[in-house]
Amino acid sequence: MIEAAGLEPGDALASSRELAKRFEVTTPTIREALRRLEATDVIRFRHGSGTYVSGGVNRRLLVNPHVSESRSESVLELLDARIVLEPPVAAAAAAARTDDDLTALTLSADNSLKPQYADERPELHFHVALAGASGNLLLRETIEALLQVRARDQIEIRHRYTDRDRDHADHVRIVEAVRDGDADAAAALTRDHLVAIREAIASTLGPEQAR
Amino acid sequence: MIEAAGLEPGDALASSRELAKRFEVTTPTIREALRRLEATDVIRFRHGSGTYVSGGVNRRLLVNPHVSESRSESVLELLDARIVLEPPVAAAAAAARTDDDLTALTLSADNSLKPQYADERPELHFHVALAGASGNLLLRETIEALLQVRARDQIEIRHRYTDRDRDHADHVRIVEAVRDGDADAAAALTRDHLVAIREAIASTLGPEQAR
DNA sequence: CACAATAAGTGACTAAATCACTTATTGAAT
DNA sequence: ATTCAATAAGTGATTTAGTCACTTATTGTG
Repeated sequence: MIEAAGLEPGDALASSRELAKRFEVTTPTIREALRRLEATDVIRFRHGSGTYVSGGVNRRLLVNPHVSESRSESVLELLDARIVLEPPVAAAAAAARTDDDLTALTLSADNSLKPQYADERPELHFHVALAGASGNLLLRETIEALLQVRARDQIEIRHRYTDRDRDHADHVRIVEAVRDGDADAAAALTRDHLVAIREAIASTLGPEQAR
Repeated sequence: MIEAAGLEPGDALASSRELAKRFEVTTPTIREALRRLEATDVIRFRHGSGTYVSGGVNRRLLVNPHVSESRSESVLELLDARIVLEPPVAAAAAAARTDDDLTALTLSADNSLKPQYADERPELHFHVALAGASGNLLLRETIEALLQVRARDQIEIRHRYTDRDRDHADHVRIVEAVRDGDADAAAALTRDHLVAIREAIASTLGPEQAR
C-alpha cells in the first residue's frame, strides 16, 4: 500500500482503525503487521499523532536492531572489515564520480570538522558520500549499513579518539584523488586513513586485543 | 530473554500465553513484540507448534524484507557492487586463511557443481565461505547479506545463465590461489569470475541496459 | 490578541473468548 | 506386537468491545 500510493519518508499512513476497516481485520492484527514494518524502520509510530513512513522504505541493507553487540573486540572487527571494503569503493568512486558527487563529497568533508548532523543526515557522512560517488546505490547502502554496526561505539570513537583536523585533512586528500580520477591514490589514502583510526583505537584497548 | 537463556536457532520459546503472564501483559502485546523479532528473522512462528529462534539472532547485517525489488537493472547493480567488494575480500582470505577455512572452501567449491543446499546452508555458498576465510565474521556477514539482495533473481541466474562446469573451475582456481596465500591472484581471479557472470547476464538483457 | 480549556483523533493496551493447526497419546483393529 | 485412526491437550491466529494515554487543532474567554 505504501508502494502503491508512492508514500515517502515523513508521509502519514491511515490510522489503525481505518486500516483495520480497509483490510477487514481488527486493530490488533493491523498492529502486528505495522510492528513488522517498524522493525525494519519502514514506518514509525508517534503516540497520539499517527504512524509515518520512515527511511527504511528505500534501504535494502540494514543492521539487525535486535542483535546487541556485547563483545568489545568487535570494534576492531568492524574497522578491519572497513579497511578491506572501503579502499576499492574509493577507487570505484575515483573512476565514476560526477561533478555533483564532487560537490557532495566536498560538503561532507567540510562537515567532518563539525560532524553534528552526521547521524541523522547520512549523506553528510564522508564515507557514505564517498561510496555514493561510485554511482552504485547498493554500494552506498552497504557502507551505510556497515557504519550503523556498533553505532553507539562509533559516536564515542568520534568524540574521543578522532583528531578532527587530521580527519579533515585525510578527507580532503581523498577528495582530491577522487577529483583527479586517480583510483590507486584514492584507495591507498582511504586505507591509510582507516588504518590510522584502527591503530588509535587499538592502542587504547591495550596490546592484548590488538591481535 | 533469548540472550540471557542462551537460546540458539531451532530452540523453542515459551508460549505466547506464558510470555504474557511472565511479562504481565496480554497476548496481543506479546505478539507485537514477537512480530518485530520475526521481521528480522530472530524468531519464526509455526502455527500450532510454537515460536522458535531463527538464524537472525547472530546476523548483524540483513536485507530489508519489506523492500520489493522492482527495477530489473538492479541485477547488474548488484553484480557491479560485488565486483568492487569481493576481490579485496578474496585477497584478505588468501592472507589469513586457516587450514579449516581451506577445508570448508574446498567443500563449498565442490558444492557448486550441485548447488542444492546453497539457499538453506549459507556456509556452502562459495562466496560466503570465501569471505569467511578472511577470519572476519562481519566481512562474511556483509557478503552473506549482499547475496540475499534480489535472492529470487539470483536463483534464476544460477539456473539459467550459469555454466556450472566453468563456475566450478573458476572456484577451484580461486581456492588454489587462497591456499598458496597469493592475494593478488585471488583478487584477480575473483574479479574475472564475477565479471564473466556479469557479462553473461548483461548480454541477455540487451545492450541498452548494459551501461 | 494571547492563552487556557476543550474535543476529536490517534496510538497503546486490556480482557475474555473462539478458531485453526500441530503433536503426542490413546485405544482399537489388524 | 504392530499399525493406524480417534482423541485431547497445547499452541498460534484472530476477534470483539472497550479503556487509557497522548497529540493537536479548535474554541471561547480574559
